[in-house]
Amino acid sequence: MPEGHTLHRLAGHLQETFAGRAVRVSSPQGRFAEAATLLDGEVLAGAEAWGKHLFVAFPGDRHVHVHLGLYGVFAVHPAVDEGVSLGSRPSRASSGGVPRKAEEGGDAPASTTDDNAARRPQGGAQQAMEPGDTPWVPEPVGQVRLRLVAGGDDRPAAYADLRGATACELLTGDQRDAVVARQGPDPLRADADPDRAWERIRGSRAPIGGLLMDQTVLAGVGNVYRAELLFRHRIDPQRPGRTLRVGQWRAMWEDLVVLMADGVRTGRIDTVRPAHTPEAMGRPPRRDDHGGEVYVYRRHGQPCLVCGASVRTAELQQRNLFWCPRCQPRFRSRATSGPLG
DNA sequence: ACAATATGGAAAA
DNA sequence: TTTCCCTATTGTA
Repeated sequence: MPEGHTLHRLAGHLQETFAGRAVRVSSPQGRFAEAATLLDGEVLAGAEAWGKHLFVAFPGDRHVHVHLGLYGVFAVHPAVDEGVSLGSRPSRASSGGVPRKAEEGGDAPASTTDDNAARRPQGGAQQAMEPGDTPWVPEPVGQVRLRLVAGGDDRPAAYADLRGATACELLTGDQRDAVVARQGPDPLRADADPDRAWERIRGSRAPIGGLLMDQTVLAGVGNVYRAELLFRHRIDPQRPGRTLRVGQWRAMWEDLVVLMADGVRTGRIDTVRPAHTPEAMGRPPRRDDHGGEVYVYRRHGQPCLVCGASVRTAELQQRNLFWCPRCQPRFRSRATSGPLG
């Protein structure tokens, strides 16, 4: 779920769905209740992502700062309005789920239950909402930290539920800026400066596998992009940052810009080249939560898609690291290798 | 019923 | 470096 692409995708959805609209703000779970009261009824000014951080702006220099952490989900759903039946279903697994279009909803597996159907007010046709009405939304399921609801205007009614977030707090602009200031360059932002990351990498003895996940070095990369990027560039995760060449870094950055933008577009992390797709190789597609096709992430013990060697895993800084020992051979610096290499 | 797991990060020690 | 916090889902007893 949450690497940088998830947050940028989510920011886009929130922006499209709620920006410029008065929103009801609540905290069914209670942990954001005080701040929710202060924001309830205000016009949501906009939503923006910086690395893995999300900021939802409200008038008066107030910003809701959200960090999803490992398993947070902020799902956007259509609500009931103006007699338009909810042909689409609230997307379940997809974090930051898009309100699906009708035709996509029709393709949904039969097992997908429409929670709204059972709870929707009786009577087939919905009444048109009057300005100022609050749209009908389902009872919160589970621990909903923050709920946004919009409706009663000329746009489709919608709601969004935040669960499991590491951070959900109300900040001033200065506080927001402080969070932004400690982020490294974000490949998903046009104004990002990759040289800032390079200065950190080139001066560090730390393993590149760790540096890529350090949000003050590079913002938005998580465990999946880390592993996949290193594989695609055939770099040993343990290799010290200072031993990389600038050309390698530039290539990695360019790659990240493309890969992560794809992730924003599709909502999943796909990193395999055309030659290694399931179709091209005649292998079954990956079927798990993440959905995307990857080379090494969580493929330990399975054959490398490129060379057939067994993908390895190890723990690096409390996170699972995955790599192919043959495609990403151990780096040996001149200083430590023997006289004959 | 429990335990383990997960794409993260900050605070405490 | 260790501890702690979030929650839902999946696997084991």
